[in-house]
Amino acid sequence: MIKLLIGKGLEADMKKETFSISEFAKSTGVSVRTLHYYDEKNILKPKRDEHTGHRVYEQEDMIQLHKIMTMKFLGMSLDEIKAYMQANTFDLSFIDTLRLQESKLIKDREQIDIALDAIQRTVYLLENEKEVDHAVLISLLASMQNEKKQEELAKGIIKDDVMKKMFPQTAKEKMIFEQGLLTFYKRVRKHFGKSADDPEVQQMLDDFYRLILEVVGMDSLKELTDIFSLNIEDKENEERIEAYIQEIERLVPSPITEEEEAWLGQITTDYMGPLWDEEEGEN
Amino acid sequence: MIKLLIGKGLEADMKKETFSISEFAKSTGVSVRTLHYYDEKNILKPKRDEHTGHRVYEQEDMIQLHKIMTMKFLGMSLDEIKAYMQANTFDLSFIDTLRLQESKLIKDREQIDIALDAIQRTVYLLENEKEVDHAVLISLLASMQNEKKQEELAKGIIKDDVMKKMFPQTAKEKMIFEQGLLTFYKRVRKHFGKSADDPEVQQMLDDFYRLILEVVGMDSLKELTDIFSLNIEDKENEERIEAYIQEIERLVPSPITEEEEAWLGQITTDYMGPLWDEEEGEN
DNA sequence: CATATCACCTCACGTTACGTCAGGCGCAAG
DNA sequence: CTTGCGCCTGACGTAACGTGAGGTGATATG
Repeated sequence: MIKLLIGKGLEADMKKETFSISEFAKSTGVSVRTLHYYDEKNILKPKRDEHTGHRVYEQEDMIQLHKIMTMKFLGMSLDEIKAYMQANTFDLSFIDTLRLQESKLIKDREQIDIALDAIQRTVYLLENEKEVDHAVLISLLASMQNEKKQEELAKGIIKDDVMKKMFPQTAKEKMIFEQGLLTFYKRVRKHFGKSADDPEVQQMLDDFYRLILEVVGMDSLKELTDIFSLNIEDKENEERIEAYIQEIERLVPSPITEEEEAWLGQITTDYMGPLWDEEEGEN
Repeated sequence: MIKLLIGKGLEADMKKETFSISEFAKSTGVSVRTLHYYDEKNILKPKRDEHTGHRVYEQEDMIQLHKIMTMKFLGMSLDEIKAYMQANTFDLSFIDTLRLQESKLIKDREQIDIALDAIQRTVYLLENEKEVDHAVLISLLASMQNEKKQEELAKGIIKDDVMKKMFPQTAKEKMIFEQGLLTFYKRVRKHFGKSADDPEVQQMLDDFYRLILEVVGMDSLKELTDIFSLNIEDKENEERIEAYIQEIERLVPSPITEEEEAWLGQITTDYMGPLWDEEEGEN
């Protein structure tokens, strides 16, 4: 910007007109190899010294190289750049190219944002836990990786108002939930095989139940269990739910073994079942 | 998330334990070639059918693949992933890896943001101008590309309060300024060679002067000209300014030829010079 | 004058994470 | 018997250079 205010033309110090490749490289900041490469690929072909065969760069090449660097900065490939290097003005088609670049970059940025979020949440968990099982962490990360996809899938089978309560919304909620899940899985590993009478097992289930309630809320939980309870009255709906579960399983691997899952299902019905039946009875 | 609430272990439908490569590919969403590649690189080596030599994937491989996909999603290379695939728990060193990834991603995102901003401003300019000279646009883009670097360089030689006024701050200011520069350069091209007496030339300079004032402000402009006017009293300072100009020239190529620059300098002194002298005389 | 160094040249392979053929095998159906 | 399917291995292509290896003309030094 400033430069424009100066009018350095006054000095008129006609600088050295030509550069050797290393001088040119230094003054432009690109590597010698890159200049070789651009020459080889017919993107920037400087004159040659007839006798020595050395490349001789001039001011004009400087301008060309600036073009190249600029278009690279916009995210274009050298092939695209080569195509645009011919013409001397940018016209409307260049706008389209820019627009295309724009949407590409926006997509990239979204991916990066998701990954960053996942990383930050993971770092937080690791800092508190010191050591975490592979499977559990992978499961969580996979879950973060496609939170959006999961929500969209869920939209197909769950009503909007329930949806809003179903997924942890704030960053804090998410962290609490994930933290809770981690400790829960640890305890699953630890107590696996014990009976539903065991107090530690009961404590584990209580804590887990409370965690879910904390995030989801009682009424939403009711609705959820209604949806997923196998009251098979609606064939079509059941198929949709089945497909949904399949897809989620593909996206998010289970952090525990099938045996552990089975055991968990067993003790849950053993322990919680009576409670739920009681509540049902109240209606 | 939901899946955890279901306890599908109840169904206990021990699914098919093994997959052919194409089944495995379909159910995980990765390509067959990728699976071949991971095998070849010892990242995921499934069992083989003794007789046919076909790869036989199991549930365990599904878990492994999920690990791989997750770590890839975090931006790690397959080499890094291979290293982490050995251990079965993530420990503190993994936090470091994540932190490193994090800063890498943040850098990437910053680059993207800068490029996006430049693209959007360029699209705006192109939409209004329909056709723009290569050199001018490149110059503008190069300028956008390292706005931050330019500001930092300027900090070395210009006082903070002037700084704040020197660079266009808001998006709107930037757009006005860039738009004005574009038309200014067009007119430079058009009128190149004419004398300072020419009314069109004078109009051009007036408009340009007004544009600068609009963005920079009168008092700051005074200070700027003071800094850059060749009142050589301070050797050291002069060298700093010289180095600054050099660096800016390296970063931002001039959008006009040296002849045009020289002409511009000439008519500026011819036309503006007297005016400035008058003002000086007032002090 | 011989030689060491320098800057340059070309040629060519390595990198990442696969995509894309090409040629060949065993197995089932028509 | 042939056709086709699904699988196998091997090998080359991709983007944008990085990194040597080996050779040449010009200059600096002993």
